[in-house]
Amino acid sequence: MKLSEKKLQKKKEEIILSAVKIVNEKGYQGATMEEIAAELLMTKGSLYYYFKNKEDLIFQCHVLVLDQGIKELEVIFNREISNEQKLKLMIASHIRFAIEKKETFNMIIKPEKTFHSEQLNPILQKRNEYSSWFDQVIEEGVKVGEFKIKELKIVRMILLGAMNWIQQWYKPNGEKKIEEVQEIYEEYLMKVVK
Amino acid sequence: MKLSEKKLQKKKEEIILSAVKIVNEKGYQGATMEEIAAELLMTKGSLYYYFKNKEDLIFQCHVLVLDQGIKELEVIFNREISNEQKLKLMIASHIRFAIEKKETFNMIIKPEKTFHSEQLNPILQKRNEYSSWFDQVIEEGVKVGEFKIKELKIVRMILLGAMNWIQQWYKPNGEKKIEEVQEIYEEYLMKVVK
Amino acid sequence: MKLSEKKLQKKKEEIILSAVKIVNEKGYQGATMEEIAAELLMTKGSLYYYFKNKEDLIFQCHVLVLDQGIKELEVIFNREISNEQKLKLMIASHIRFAIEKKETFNMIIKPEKTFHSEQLNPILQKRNEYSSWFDQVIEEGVKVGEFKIKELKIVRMILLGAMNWIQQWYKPNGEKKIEEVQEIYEEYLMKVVK
Amino acid sequence: MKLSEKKLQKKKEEIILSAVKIVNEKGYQGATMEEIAAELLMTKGSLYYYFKNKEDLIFQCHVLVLDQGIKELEVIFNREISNEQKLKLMIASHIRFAIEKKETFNMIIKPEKTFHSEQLNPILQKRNEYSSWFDQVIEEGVKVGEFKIKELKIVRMILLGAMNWIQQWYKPNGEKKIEEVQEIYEEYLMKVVK
DNA sequence: GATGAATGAGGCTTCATTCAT
DNA sequence: TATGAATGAAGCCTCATTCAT
Repeated sequence: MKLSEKKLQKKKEEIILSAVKIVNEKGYQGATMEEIAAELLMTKGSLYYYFKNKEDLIFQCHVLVLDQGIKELEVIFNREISNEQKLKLMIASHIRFAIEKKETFNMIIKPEKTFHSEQLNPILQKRNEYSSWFDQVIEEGVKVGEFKIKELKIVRMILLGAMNWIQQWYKPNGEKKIEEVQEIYEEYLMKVVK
Repeated sequence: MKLSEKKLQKKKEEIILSAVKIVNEKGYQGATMEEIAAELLMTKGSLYYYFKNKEDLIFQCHVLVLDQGIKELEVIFNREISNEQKLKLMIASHIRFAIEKKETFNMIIKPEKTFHSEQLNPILQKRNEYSSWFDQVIEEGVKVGEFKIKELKIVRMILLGAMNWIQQWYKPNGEKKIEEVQEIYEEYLMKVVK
Repeated sequence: MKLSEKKLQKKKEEIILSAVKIVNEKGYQGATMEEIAAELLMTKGSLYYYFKNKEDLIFQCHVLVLDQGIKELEVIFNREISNEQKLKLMIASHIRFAIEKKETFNMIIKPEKTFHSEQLNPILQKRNEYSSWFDQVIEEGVKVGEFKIKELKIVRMILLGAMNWIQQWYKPNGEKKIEEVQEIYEEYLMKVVK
Repeated sequence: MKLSEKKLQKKKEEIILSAVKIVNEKGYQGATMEEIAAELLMTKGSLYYYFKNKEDLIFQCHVLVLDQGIKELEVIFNREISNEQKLKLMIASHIRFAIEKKETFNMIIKPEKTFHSEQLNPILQKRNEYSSWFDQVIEEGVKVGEFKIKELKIVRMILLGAMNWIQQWYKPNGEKKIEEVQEIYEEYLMKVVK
């Protein structure tokens, strides 16, 4: 029982990863169940053994991606370092996510256009959870005088917006390595909060 | 002849504006020719008198929007004011665009997903033209010592990314007026370049 | 305008008649849009120009059939003849309907399995309207002493049930002509109400 | 061998009863192998160990139900009572069948729509067998002067038709108990044959 | 015997596109 | 110019059926 359940879960994840890839290339509407299945050498009918429908599949893509991101930020937040250090690490983490898992990351951007409320709410909640780790660090930083800003939420959105845009231009094997990008963004974005 | 051509042009623009509206509400795939036509009290068949196909129509939407943006930036660039002033004005202009013409603006973000090369190239070119006005101001500012940064291109992308993200959260009739948003962003984004 | 509307209506009726035929042969679930269209040398896509979806098409089939039947009964009811005469005529009318328009008639039998409440209610209402013409004649007949029964509703259902069953065995070009069937049923069914 | 065969038979019957239930609720096309299996806490794959395919399973449902009905009528026919008494008992039996085993009964009505000739013929034969018990009683009744009719077959069909229709309106827990319905139908239907 | 998994055919529906009028 | 009508490709989804384990 345990074994077969694990197998099931594994297969589901495989499908999700395939879906994430296609959705990123073509967008939600552009991605077809056929193509998602073909990527795994399955037939589209099989997908419905694992997921209720397309919306459900895409929903689970979001959940997977967001949960990963949230866990990572949580770890950073709980370390015993300055808020400036934490924010820098979060920025690095977010950038790495946005670049390395570009495909998955893109999905988080506009869930409203894709989901109905039953599935939209959990996603928005997770999104908030993700953002709130940034908020908490910034807030703490302001409290202890490390950061000097008034508009907490908007600053957070400036940071995230700036970083999310990286996907638009970053090319792996391009002239900048990911570590360089992280460093440059850390430098300029920290100027915003100080 | 001249007259009828003008009429044609006018009708085309009407259709483009309608298309822009629908495309933003529903996305490229979600927008249907039917709906675009209905907005103008036409039937979808008629659209094909003015545009070769859907892709062509959407392409012309891009052109219209980008040309407007470019013209505005050009005017700002040619004024006799400091580069700091210019950059602030460009930021305000871009934000207003992103909020008020949210519909049209979204389309510019990922043209690769929508167009094939014949139409993609002109769009990418105009996008570059648009960005380059920001680049020039920043470059000039650095030259005369108003700005103190090394990574010109990346800074420009940080600015644009931060601003483009506004669409994700800004709600008209929300708690912030557009002028407030412009002011706040001016304040924090100028910290990046200094 | 008037002309084109009439054409539209005519086409709709053509489609309905085709649908009625197929549905009768195969049942609601068994009837496919493809087949309904093929019967008219159309493609299934075209059907959606005239009807919102399959349920809508089938719904309109019901409406058409029921309205015809109701109109006929109404005319009979308003004639200046005895209730016995009226009931006989109604029986003859119902039988002719059940035989000649066998296909259409069958659809009325189990609408609950096919429709959701939005469309089910109008149908049930029309069905009641149809039945009520029988009820009224029987009631009047009882009042004036022509008929001698207590269970009005059940008697009506005995009559309708007996007649609806004709479809199960009647074969055109069989040994009985429709007029003979009408006569025989009149004879035996009138024994029920006396 | 004998034991395992009995087990097999028992399991088959269980499945048939489950199928009968689902088919009545959803109709032939609406009933899915999945649902039939779920009712028995099995998986649909297992059904194919007991039945060749869906048509076969449904076929056996018919056989089971018809055999029951036939046996009951046979017993009535062989009792030492008047033909009037016999017919009344058959009416009561048929009505109880139509109401209590509504599920199964419905399936008998239109076998032509469901089966192909290999399975259709046995079913039609059993149906005839069932009807013939009615015919025999009526015939005997006419011979000995209890009944006074000419059109034997049609009268039988009037009776069966009237009774089969009960399913359309009878509601368990409604205002009439099954015994009342039986009594009322006995009363009015006997008027037909006298 | 039973099942988890996969398949593929077929059904409903949407929509860009075409074309005669 | 405009439109009503039709088309066909493509997408989502269901489900009977199969089969290795």
